[in-house]
Amino acid sequence: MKEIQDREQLNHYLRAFQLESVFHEPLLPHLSLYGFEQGDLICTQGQAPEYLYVLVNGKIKIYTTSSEGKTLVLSFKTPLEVIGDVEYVRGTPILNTVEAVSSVCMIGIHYRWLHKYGRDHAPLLQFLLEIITQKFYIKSNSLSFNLMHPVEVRLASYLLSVTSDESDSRLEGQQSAVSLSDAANFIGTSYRHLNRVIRQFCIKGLVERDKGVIVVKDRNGLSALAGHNIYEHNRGKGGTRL
Amino acid sequence: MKEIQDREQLNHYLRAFQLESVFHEPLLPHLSLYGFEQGDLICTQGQAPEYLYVLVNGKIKIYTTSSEGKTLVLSFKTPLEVIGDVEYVRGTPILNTVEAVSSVCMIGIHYRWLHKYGRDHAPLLQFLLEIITQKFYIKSNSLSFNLMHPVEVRLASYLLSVTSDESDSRLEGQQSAVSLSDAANFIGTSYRHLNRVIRQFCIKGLVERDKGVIVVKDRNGLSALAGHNIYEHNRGKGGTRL
DNA sequence: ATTGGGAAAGGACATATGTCCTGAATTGGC
DNA sequence: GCCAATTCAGGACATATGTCCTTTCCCAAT
Repeated sequence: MKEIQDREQLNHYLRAFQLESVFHEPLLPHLSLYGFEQGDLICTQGQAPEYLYVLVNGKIKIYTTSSEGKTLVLSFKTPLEVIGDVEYVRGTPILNTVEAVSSVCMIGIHYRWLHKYGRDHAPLLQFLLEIITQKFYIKSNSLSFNLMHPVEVRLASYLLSVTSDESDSRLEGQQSAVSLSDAANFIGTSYRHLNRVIRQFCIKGLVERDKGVIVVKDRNGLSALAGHNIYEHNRGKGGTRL
Repeated sequence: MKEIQDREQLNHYLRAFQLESVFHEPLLPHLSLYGFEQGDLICTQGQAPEYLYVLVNGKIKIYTTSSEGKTLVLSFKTPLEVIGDVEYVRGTPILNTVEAVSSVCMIGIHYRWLHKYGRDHAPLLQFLLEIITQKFYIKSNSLSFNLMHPVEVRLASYLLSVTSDESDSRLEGQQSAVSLSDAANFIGTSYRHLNRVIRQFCIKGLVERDKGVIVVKDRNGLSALAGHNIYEHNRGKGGTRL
């Protein structure tokens, strides 16, 4: 992580994401811009959090590691997203590890200033409420979905969600996006089993493998399998009502 | 549902749960007390929400039903808890169905007044933030836990969490608390499989069956199985930091 | 070109879990 | 007390998923 001394850039992001009212006058001087390289850990499960981060550029991966060493990828996030919000409100240790999947740019602010100047600042509180309810909503869907559907359906849904916003319909290997074992951990299954299911999909003509890369061939077929259940990872409609 | 015209009682609850600053002067006249009988639906998945409810007495069950008709019980809640908070903030349809498991008493307030008088009221926003982050925290744990552990472990954990706050260590049949099929739906498995695992537990001497009722015999044994992972359903420590 | 390392795919087997169905047990009504 | 209807426990089988290990393939360093 390195701090980016570029007030201009910071202001640009604040404007672009309409955060100017959220971080009002007294908070402004304490905002900084931070850059992370692919693979950098932005925060680590179990540690004491210090900063609230706002993801404004790049892609991050959020995961948890069990005491037995298993990893579960909880989500991939793109802007606008907030890290450390739940911990800020509850005063608890960091819940999940956050890692940069690409180069990442985040706005950071120390809890100290949030407590001091943001505690009663309604726009900030409203912003946090919106972000957190959205997280809750996504996680709630994710929980039900995972518990109620077999891996086959989850994979179909996952493939659709990952490829929908990419230009082409390929699931990249390691370079640009998400590895297969990340995918396995995200779906909550073993790498072995993931391969098994992908094989099935190949036989059915839904996808094709091309040395480590999965290419979606039949979106409609996958969609039928997924049964309209898609992992959400974008801000749904239903705009702010607050 | 029936409205309870008892200002005295309402004020008592407000005091008991320290909600007096949360619902300030302009909101007060619009608070009402509502009673529900066991089995009543407090709100229904997919409908348009109108009221924010605060659970102040009794026990409720929150569940979702998939399009295939499967039911997944997400949680059981006791006071203090809030229903309709996420929907209020996001302006979305009701996410899950909520049902009274015992006689239930809730404070209700129409969204209309929350929007009108509560929108910028920091104590209310802070209260919602605390409640929702807590929900998020619990759901996050629940997701990882369910995805990373087999039914055996989840059941052990469930039995511990359900019996810890009861006077005796029995999992009641249908009358007072939670039915076995609710338990199955909560753990996210089939009734059949639940029985299978219970049978194992009986053989190992961890629990005993007594006509429909499960009696915990060896909490330590269950605890070892659960491996310190306990379903959370109470407000953890880590008090407010806001 | 050669080779060693490591990722990637898949085989073999064990276990976990789901579905369907049957028989026992329980309850409410007469 | 007896019977029908309902609930509950469990058998039999199929499927889903996990673990371990082997094979193949690719690439980098020599």
